[in-house]
Amino acid sequence: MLAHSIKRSSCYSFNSTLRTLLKSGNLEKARHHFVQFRDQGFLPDNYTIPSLLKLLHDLHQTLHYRENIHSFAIKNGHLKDIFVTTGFVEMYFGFGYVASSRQLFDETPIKDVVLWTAMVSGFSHNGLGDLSVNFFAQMVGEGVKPNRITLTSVLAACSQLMVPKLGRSVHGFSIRNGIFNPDVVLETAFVDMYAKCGNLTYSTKVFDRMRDRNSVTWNAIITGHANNQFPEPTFRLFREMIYENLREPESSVLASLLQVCGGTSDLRHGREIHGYVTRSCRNMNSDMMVENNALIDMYAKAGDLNSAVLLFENVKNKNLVTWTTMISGYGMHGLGTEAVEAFSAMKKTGITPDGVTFIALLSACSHGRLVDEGLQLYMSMQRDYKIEPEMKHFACMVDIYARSGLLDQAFSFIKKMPVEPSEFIWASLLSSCRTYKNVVLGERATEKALAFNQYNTGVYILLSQLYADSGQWEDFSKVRLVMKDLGLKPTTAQSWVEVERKIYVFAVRDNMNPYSEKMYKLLETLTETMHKEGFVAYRSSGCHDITKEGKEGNLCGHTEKLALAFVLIKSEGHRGVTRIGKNLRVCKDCHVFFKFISKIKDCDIILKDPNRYHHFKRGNCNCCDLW
DNA sequence: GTTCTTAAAA
Repeated sequence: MLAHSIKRSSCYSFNSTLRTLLKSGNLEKARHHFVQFRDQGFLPDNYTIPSLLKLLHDLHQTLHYRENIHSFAIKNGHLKDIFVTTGFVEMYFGFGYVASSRQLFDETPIKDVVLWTAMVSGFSHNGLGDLSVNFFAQMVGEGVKPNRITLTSVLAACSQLMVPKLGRSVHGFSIRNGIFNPDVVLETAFVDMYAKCGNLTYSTKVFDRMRDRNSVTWNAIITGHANNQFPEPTFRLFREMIYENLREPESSVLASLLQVCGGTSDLRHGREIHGYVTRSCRNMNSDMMVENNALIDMYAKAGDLNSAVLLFENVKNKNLVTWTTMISGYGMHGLGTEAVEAFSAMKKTGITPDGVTFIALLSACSHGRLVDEGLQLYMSMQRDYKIEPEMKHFACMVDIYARSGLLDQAFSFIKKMPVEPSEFIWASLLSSCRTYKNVVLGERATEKALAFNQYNTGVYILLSQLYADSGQWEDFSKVRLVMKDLGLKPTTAQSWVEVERKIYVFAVRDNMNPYSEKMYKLLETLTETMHKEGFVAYRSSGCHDITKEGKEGNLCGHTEKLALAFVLIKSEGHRGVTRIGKNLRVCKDCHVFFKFISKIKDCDIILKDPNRYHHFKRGNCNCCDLW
């Protein structure tokens, strides 16, 4: 009797110490504490088990080890305690064993809010937003009143499913039931949900009304604006954040911002953030891993590969993401060899590549036309690293063959794939068919791609360009007619360039610019000189002939030429690198023109299109005229 | 005496 009560009280104090250690994140001490407890012959009770599961989770212990505890709990009747059950439900969700969690839930006769909430949150964490929402509805139907944590969890599912209506009704529910007492986490979840569903108005409304905001809140509103393509408010919010909080933004906030800079090629803001990162005292207490990786990615995506490489070389602790980012950076700038070399260097440091690394590598090989290397790497990935290829790897392989003109090999690779090829794969094959004017295969690829999505504008455009390039004008017109019938319009071409800290955007037949007249005149003179010097324009090129059809049918608009002319006028005599961006693929005619300008003006031009970067230098482009 | 919560770089 006495011994029993001593054991109980020791168990009690052990449990509370373990909880304290876990809360403060003192993992090693917690582990040591548990080992001592076990070695003294104590057995975990129903209060111990939830904490123990949390400890094992934080220590990344294997599932097997935790299953032993499950058997122990069953044997000792601990599963009668709903706290214990909830712990195991969570554990199985964490390993993706949704069915096990569900079974445990079903076997529990009396369910409380917390167990229900664990289900709602577990489903959404496993990408099963619909089940999460269903369980939420079922719970309310059974008269269990959700708490603020339940609501937060179901909101994650709403964002996942992109159902703002449901999110809104949850919002209403929370207000009606008074669950909205200032709670940063719940409010943040609303900000995030509305932003993810594309409703920035509501998102901002909730955000503005909040009394307390933490870094997650700021990150949610900033990423929300960033992902919805609103760069200006994104940066305004960033400045506000620094001002209001009077403290350092977290790495993730900076990473989101840099992602925006990379996506919009906004080098100016990107450099500003780089400056901020360098000046701030964050370097003292963090390894800057996330910041550095995001910066390297930003520089590469914004077209300044030199700065990306410079930073990369200066980073001392490179992790897998650092290397993969650099490899992908080389790839998008057409430097396949450099990408492969970086990969070898990475292996030498003892870092093991993962599936993402190989996507970056293979895509670098396709843009650098390294067919053999690509194939070698693809085989090595499976043989040496036991990485199962996924759709993205297959797509890269098809592209490696197709981009190099080995269309038949690309096609037979597709036929041998163990899974059904995606829409994207067929569209990319079609794109290469256009480059190499292979009408037969191009038509086949079109058919396959359209079977996925009849309204894929890009596919129709590519097919029409293929016909135009092959001189099949009747077929060209047919495609255009089909597009018209389906109500599909080609994307309007747009180019942009930054001059003297301002970004100028050029649309088709842009006459709004005060320099318009000068620009068109300059283009005329330069084109004349170009022809005299023997630079051949692609007269048969699709976009050139289409231009004759008038404004609506204009696919290219040569907006990149307008941007270039603008730069030439504004920065006469200046010999820097010019960076121009375009929302559509560069047309062949403009490509020749850019090569010519880089030669006669002896300047470097970097042109970004949705596929890759073109580096024009001394009359050449590093894409070797295939892209 | 305890269990369930938001954002996040390739």
